[in-house]
Amino acid sequence: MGRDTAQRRVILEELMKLPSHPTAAELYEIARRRLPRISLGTVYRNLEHLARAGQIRKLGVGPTEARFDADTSPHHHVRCVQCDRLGDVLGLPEDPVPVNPTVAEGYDILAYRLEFVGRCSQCRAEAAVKGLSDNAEQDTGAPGRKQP
Amino acid sequence: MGRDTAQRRVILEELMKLPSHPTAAELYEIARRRLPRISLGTVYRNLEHLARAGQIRKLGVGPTEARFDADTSPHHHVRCVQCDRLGDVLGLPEDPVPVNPTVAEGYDILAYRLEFVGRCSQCRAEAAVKGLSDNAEQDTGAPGRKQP
DNA sequence: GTTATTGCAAAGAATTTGCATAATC
DNA sequence: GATTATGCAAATTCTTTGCAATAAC
Repeated sequence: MGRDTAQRRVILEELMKLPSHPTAAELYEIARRRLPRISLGTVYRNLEHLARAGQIRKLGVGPTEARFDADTSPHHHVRCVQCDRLGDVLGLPEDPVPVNPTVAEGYDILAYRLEFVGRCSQCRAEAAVKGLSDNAEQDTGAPGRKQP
Repeated sequence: MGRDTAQRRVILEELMKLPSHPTAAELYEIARRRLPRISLGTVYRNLEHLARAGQIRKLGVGPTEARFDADTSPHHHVRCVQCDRLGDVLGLPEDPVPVNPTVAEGYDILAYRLEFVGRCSQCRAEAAVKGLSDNAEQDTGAPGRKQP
């Protein structure tokens, strides 16, 4: 499951030392102190690799493109893992997260961002045809829940 | 609160017609059919303006930079509205969203992405000094909840 | 020896911005 | 007439990729 290179080891070690949640660029600067010739591309590739291997988590990764909605009433959205289509989620309590998340490292919690991840009916149909009924595993950026 | 231009009107009208949740580029293509000389920059500026004015919602907007975390245990994160620092949220039930969000336009819900928005202690301190105790209003990309 | 991984530089994708012109208030 | 908004193009920002060289198994 991947080779043991100095670069990969250093990136993982340094990330494990950090209480913050660094960006790739920050990690690059840090790794550089130990491996002056390391490249940013390598950092990106290794972070991706480590995340896929489940050794680290990649956070804050909503797809890069913004979407817009003329319906400003409070509702949440589902994003299709396959085609990226966005749908509305209805039938949820308006404020579904039972917070006052008490312990938040000194942060005042003001709000939250919640987006569901799912599969749209069209992609489900296509997947069924190809017999790939449930192969898609995905980085959701959060623990989340899998359906039985 | 902004001028009444053909571009802004067309963008809003077209967005209101659409059941999907288009990207800026998609909206640009559509608006173009009515205003062939409209530019993509104008579409971006107007979408931003409309979102600030509360007439539309901007979705799927996590900050663009990915963050990495060596702690793979299930926990959520808070992002500071001011400095973008990321912290851990503890003391939450492991699976805080009471789903089976029943009605989801035919989507199978697989998981969700949840991130809190807050203010870190350092920014709170700075804000207090400047007397700006609570001016920051922000696009959270989701309804969320405000603290009393 | 094969094959994964690297460094480097260039390409991509989405969004933002500077500036002179044009439209709105 | 003052100011906001526009079109256009160039600039930014984060991330990915092609490729020949290198290192790991």
